[in-house]
Amino acid sequence: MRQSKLFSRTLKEAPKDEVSVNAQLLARGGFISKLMAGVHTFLPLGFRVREKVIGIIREEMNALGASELLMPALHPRAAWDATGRWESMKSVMYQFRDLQGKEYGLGPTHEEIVAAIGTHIIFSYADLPISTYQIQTKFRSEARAKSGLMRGREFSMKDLYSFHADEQSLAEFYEVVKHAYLKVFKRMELTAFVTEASGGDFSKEHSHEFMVETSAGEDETVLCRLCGYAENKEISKLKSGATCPKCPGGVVEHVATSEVGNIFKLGTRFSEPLNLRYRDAAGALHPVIMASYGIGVDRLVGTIVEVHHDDRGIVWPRSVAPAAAHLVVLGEDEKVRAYAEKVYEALTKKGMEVLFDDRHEMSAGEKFTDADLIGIPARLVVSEKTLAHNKVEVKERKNGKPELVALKDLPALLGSNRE
RNA sequence: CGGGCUAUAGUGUAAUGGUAGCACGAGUCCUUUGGGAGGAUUUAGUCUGGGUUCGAAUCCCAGUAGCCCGACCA
Repeated sequence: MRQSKLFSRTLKEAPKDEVSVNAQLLARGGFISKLMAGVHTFLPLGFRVREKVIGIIREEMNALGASELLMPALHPRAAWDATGRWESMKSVMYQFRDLQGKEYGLGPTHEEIVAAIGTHIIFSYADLPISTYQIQTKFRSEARAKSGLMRGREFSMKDLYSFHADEQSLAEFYEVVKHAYLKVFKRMELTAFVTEASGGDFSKEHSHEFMVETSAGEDETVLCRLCGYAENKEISKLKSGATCPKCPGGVVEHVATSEVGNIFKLGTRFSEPLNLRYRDAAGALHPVIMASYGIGVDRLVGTIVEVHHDDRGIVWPRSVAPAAAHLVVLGEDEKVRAYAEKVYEALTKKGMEVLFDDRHEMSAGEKFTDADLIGIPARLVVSEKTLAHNKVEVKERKNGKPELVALKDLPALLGSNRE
C-alpha cells in the first residue's frame, strides 16, 4: 500500500463543523469522507479498519457455530405488514414507492426477513437450535444523525439471529453470545459493560446493551466502577452517588457511553405472525423461539477512535489498525529510496501489511505528523541516517522510543508485537 | 420533529453597506531535507432564490445544507 497512490489525503485542519473526536480524526487522517449527515464513505484506510473490525466479529460469530448469509437491503412492504412493523417503525424506516406505486422499505433490521426464510429451513425440533448472521448495510431515518460514525443513517451492522425450541435453549445461547460479544470488544481493546435496557419494540423483557465509555457517546449509563454493574439510564432509578445495588461499598455514577451492541430475546414475537413453526417429537406444532443480536460495525470504528487517540492523532489497537507498520522514507537520495523499496518488498513478501509513505518532496516533519495522525502501531523510518547503519528505525506509535533494527530482524520484532 | 448557531477557493479563515484578502493545498521554477522549511510565479471562492439599496459576502424574507442541545432511536 503506497501512500502516494492512496485515494485519500490527510487534512491539516479538521472540517470546521465536526466537533466529535472520531469525526475530526477520521476525516483528517483520510479514513472517511462525509457525503451527508450520517452517511460516510470509507476511504481506503478507513475501509481497511472496518474490514479488520468485521474480521474479528466474523471469527467470533463463526466460533459460535453461526453461519454467515447476506440478506437484501430492499424490502417489499408485505414483508413488514405481517408483523405490523411497517406502521410501528414508520419513524425510523425509509419507505417509498416506485413508479408503479409499489411500496418498499430499506431494512433497518432483518427479523421479518430472516424469520420468513426460516420457514423454508426449520421444520422439526431436530433442526434446532440454529443460528445465522450477516454483516450488512442498514438504513435508519435518524431524526438527528450526529458525531461522525456514532449515529448514522446508513451504516453496517452485524446482526445474528438464533432459533430455539424452548426457553432453556435460548437462555443458554444468549449467555454464550453475551460472552462472545465481550470477547469481540476486548479484542478491539474496548472495555464494554453489559447494561440492562428496555426491550423496545421487541420485547417486554429487558434487553442487554453493550456500552463503552466515551465522551461522544449519546447514551447515559448508570455504572458502579467497583463491581461493574451497569443499568441503562432509561430504566434506572439510581441517581449518581447512590449505593450500588449489587455490591457492598459500591457507589454508582452516570457516565456517557456509546452503545456498540444490543441483544434481544424475541420469544415468538416474529415466529407467530410469520408462521415459523417446528414439530416436536410428538408431532405437535410450536412457534420457534427467537433472539437477535446486533453489533454496530461503523460505530465501533468511531468508538475505537474516541477511546484510542492522543493529541497528535489516532492510536489504533493492533488488531484493527489499517496496517501493521507505516514505513516512511525521508529525502530524495536514490540509495535511500532504493533501500526503502527493498524494505517494503521484503516485509510485504513476508505477508506484513505495510503502508509505505513513498511520497516525494515532503519534509520529515510533515511525514511524521501524518504518521502520528494516521496512527499505525509501528513507524519504520528509512533515511540517510539509518542507511549509514544499514538499519531501519522502529518506533511504536504509543509511547515508543526510536531504535535501530536490522531488516532481517524486523518481521520477528513486528510480529512479536502482535497479540 | 422543536430550539439554537452557522454557511466566503479543495481546507481553515478575513473583509461590520463601497476594489473579495490571507494561510495551507494544487501547478511551474529555484533552494532546502529527521517533527508541518524559504523565495518567485500561477490557480481557485461569497450555498440557492427573492427583496431593500446608487451599491450587498455584509441588511431582510424564503429555501437548502451542516453542527450543537432536546425529543426520537430496530
